[in-house]
Amino acid sequence: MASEQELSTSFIPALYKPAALLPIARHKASLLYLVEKYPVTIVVGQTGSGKTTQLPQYLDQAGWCEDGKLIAVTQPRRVAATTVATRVAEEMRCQVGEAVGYSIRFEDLTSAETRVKFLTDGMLLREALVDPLLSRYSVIMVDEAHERSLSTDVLLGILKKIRKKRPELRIIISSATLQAEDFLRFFAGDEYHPDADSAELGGSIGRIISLEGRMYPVDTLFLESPAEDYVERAVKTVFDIHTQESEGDILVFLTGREEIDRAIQLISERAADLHPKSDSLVPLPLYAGLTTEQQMYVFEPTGENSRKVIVSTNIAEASVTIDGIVYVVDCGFAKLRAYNPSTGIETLTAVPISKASATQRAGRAGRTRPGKCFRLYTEQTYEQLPEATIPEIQRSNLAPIVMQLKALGIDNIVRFDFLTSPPAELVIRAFELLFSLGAVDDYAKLTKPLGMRMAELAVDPMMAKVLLAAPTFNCLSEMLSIAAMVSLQGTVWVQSYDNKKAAESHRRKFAVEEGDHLTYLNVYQAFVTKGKKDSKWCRDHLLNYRAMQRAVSIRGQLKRYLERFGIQVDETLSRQQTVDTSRQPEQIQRCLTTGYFAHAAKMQPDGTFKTVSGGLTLHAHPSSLMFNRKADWVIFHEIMQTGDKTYIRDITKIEKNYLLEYAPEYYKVT
DNA sequence: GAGCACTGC
Repeated sequence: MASEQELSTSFIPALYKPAALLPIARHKASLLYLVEKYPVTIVVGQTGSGKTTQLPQYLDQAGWCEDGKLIAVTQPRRVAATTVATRVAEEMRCQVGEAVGYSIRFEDLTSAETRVKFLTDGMLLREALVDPLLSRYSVIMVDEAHERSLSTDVLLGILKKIRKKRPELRIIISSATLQAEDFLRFFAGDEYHPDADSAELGGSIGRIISLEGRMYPVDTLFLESPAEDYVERAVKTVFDIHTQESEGDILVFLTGREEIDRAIQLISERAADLHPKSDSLVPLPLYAGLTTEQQMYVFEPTGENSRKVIVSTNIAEASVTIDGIVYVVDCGFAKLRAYNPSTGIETLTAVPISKASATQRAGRAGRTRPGKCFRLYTEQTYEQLPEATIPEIQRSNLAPIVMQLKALGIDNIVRFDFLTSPPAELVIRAFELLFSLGAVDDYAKLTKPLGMRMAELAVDPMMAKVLLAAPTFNCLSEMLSIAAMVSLQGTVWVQSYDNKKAAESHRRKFAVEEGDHLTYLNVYQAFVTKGKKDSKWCRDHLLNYRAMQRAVSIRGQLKRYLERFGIQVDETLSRQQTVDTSRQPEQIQRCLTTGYFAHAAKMQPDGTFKTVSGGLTLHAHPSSLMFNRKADWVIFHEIMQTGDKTYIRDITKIEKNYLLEYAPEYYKVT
């Protein structure tokens, strides 16, 4: 028993396990053989197989980096790219940035020495803009491809094209079991033989290889009848585990902050009724909206005679891994974003998870020793779940993707070889928006220079249009700050439980009559003049210091882009112009309208908004300054439906005639 | 009176 305790709270992290002992080691020869012989290798690797850390080293040793070529390993997330690079550098006994490096937005730790490079898949796509055949790389490994993120899917399509022009390129796709054949079929195309012996499915193009993982068995239990209230049921299950099962921490999957807060509350209340001599329960929330510091609590070992209960969103399904979890409680739902092409509105709703998700959640219980997973639904319900989650490319606003593909020289989006094609309505809607912004012409070609430049800017198309229009309105310097702040997506303010009123009064100090965009500008300017080197200043004003630093980086990057286009950003000009303070806000309001005219709404007497067509009732999001304030016409950055309400966020007042002035085609004068 | 998770020179 003592040794088991030691294992689960071991101070020697799993990453120091000798590499030779990893399950992948005995497949080294066959892996290298496959990569040598076939252009595409699909690696089905269970958790802990060592594929991400070992395979790149094998390839390096086998000479794939001779002639100055590099091995790229892509990750869907920034943190993964940095942590894996650090670990591989340790194993290869070098500093990160030497033989092993990583490259993510704002952080490039690579050098002329670098042979193995970890990067986000979005970053590799960006590299394809300047090096369309990705000719620096001899091998490209796409890790976690089964997650089917937007960039992963686009990257796979690009790689398929590149492969035809670069037969010597080696592509490795790491996937979960379920999708391995889909990937192989995609790359093998006509050569895929569905009737062949499974070993020969991929013809001369590729093969699938399976690596066993380091997982302990997980017992899965279902409910006999459906739960009425899964939050309540989750709490009950936590106490059943606590009183009846042996030691080990618990991970509960719920869908959002509200449910999590309620569950934490219930657990705390009922924990008071536990027998005084029994072990204590320590409930901890985990969701992306928490600050990094608040998230760190889930990694701290609890004291003796106590058990952690981590109540989490989907963030713990793939992005965050916590050691010591022995029990998983799965509510069977997750909140998922989807884009409705007929309304142009994003929805965020709780939907049943897929079988693949359920398996992944259960697996979180078997990382340190055999575990148990309690599913708060019946086995029959489980059987009816879809096999896999619908990939993002089939439920997203595709305007940014269309722009990106166009910038990469792929003109015919409809005929582009996607792993799974997006629905036609999504593609049509994207083109309609881009056409209305002037980014594409009647033939769906990128316009010059507007469309071309918009495609290169790393902001959404509406904001890209605004930035490129800003010089005309003499507000480029201001608009750069606004674009950077909007890119932070609502992380500007620190969320505080205790003092909502204090937070509100701090926000009001920066408030500007015209709305959220000018308020952002105010915050940004205050930060760079007063708080740039001072995290205390941010704390005092309940601003998120790291987010603000990020805004500075984003702004700098956007500015460099514009300068590369030959657009001068005169930072002194804007200060001189503040003499004429009455005029500046109007120029910004006008400029915003040139990009956001499709996101216009009119306030109704009851304080809600209606779209121009008049159909839909919109509510100002409570985080907006326009919540509880009077306005007439407004434009907004984002529209999202959650529950039964549709919210707009980042709102600025405008005049109705701006719409007619800057989008006469869109708002035909009647 | 409130939003799942990610990403980009």
